[in-house]
Amino acid sequence: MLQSHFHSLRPLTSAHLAQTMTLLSLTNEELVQQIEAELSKNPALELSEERHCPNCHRLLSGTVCPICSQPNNNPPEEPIVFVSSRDDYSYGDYIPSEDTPEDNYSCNIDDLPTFVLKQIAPELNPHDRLVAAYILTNLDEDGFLTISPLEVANYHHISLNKVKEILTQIQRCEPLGVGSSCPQEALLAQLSFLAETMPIPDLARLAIEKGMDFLSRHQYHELGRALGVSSSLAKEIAAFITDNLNPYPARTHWGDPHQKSSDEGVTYRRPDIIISYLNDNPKNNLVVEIILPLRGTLRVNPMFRQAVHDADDQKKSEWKEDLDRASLLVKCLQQRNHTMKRLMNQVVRFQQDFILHGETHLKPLTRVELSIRLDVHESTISRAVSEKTVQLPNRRIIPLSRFFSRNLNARTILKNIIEKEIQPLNDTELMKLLAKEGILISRRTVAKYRAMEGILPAHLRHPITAVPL
DNA sequence: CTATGGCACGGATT
DNA sequence: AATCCGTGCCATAG
Repeated sequence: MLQSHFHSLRPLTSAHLAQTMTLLSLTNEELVQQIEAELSKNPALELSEERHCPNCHRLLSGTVCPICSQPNNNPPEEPIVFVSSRDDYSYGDYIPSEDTPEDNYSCNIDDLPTFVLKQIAPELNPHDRLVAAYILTNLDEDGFLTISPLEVANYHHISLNKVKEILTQIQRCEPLGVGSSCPQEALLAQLSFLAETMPIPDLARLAIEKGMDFLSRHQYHELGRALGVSSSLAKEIAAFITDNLNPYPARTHWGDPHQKSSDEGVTYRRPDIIISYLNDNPKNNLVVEIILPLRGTLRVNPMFRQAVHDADDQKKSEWKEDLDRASLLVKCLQQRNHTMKRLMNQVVRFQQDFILHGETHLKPLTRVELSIRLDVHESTISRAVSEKTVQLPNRRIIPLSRFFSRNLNARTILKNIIEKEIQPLNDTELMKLLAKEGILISRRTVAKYRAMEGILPAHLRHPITAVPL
């Protein structure tokens, strides 16, 4: 089936392959940039007029709306996977800011206030929206609140509690923790949200509350002392925090992917893929939208093609190049979409429990396995997966790579065993129990998993649940 | 002496 | 080719 795609226009060239590959590995922002660049300098390329589904107002990238056209005849377990142009509708009706002169194609980028507002607007009544909007316009570039909640309350003549209530809702939006007043508050907000879907090491919260200074300065020894644990354990906690939380909610959000400077382990972006329930009803099938942030359809301008055909020889060769580049790009884009669709179809089906029920239901999956099932080269999968983010039905945004994991299930089973334990089991005993569950790992590895989960060693575990000074 | 964590090596994964 | 992960060996703490 792939073949037919290729032969429809021109033979497979190395350029073709190369470009398909690079397109696959691009995130949406990068992709849009590329396309914009090409659109502006290549007259053969055009963006067709945008079309909406008359039914649900969804922007169409194809000719029919994938949702409305087949809501019922799909088997319930089948996810609906399609390429979507835009993700506006999923935020319900929000207050559009007056000055959005949005041009035709670059549309996946909002400023921070708008971005957040879109998320919470549906849950707020009109008046609260105004308050939220006011709050959001007073964020600094890191996503922190530059004014005090009291000022907000006074300004809008509402109670302080009400403001705090709204603030809490804002903090639960992506980027998680936005609207906090300081890094510490942001981390705590993220942590409590995270705690709803996955188990959190007890010490993490404490580390943030008491050892914030040490944390930010990477002083693990001091941190350990403050928490009453060894410095290596403190390091593990710190690692957990930097892996899963981001002290500066909005930082690197819109900037280029130059992550990994110091603290900011995670970069939040708008998702490349959105998974949601059909009509937001958890009983329905899952809808997987592969976001392609173009309004309208990218295609080779038929007029231009005709013009080339009619032109004299000189111009013909001149334009021919543009034409080739345009059709190459279009075709590679189709290829990219096609691959992503197949990929996500498999992933969602395989990891459905994880998507629906959270962390503990994640099944082990390697890229290689998937590459076999999809009959593509493993590097294709790697490229497609890397650097991409997915939004789950519960609004969390996670890297696509999270769906692939070799050992996470072993770690969760380990956690379960430890939670059920009557008296502290040492690592060797844990190893044997895991072996009974079919997980054959060495004693040393058990210790590592334990550390990764922030679980104390056996002799420190059970007796003390309270916190040492 | 026992239970753990550090370090470093090799094989698997990307 | 680069990186991640599981393991074995050894030092150390209790």
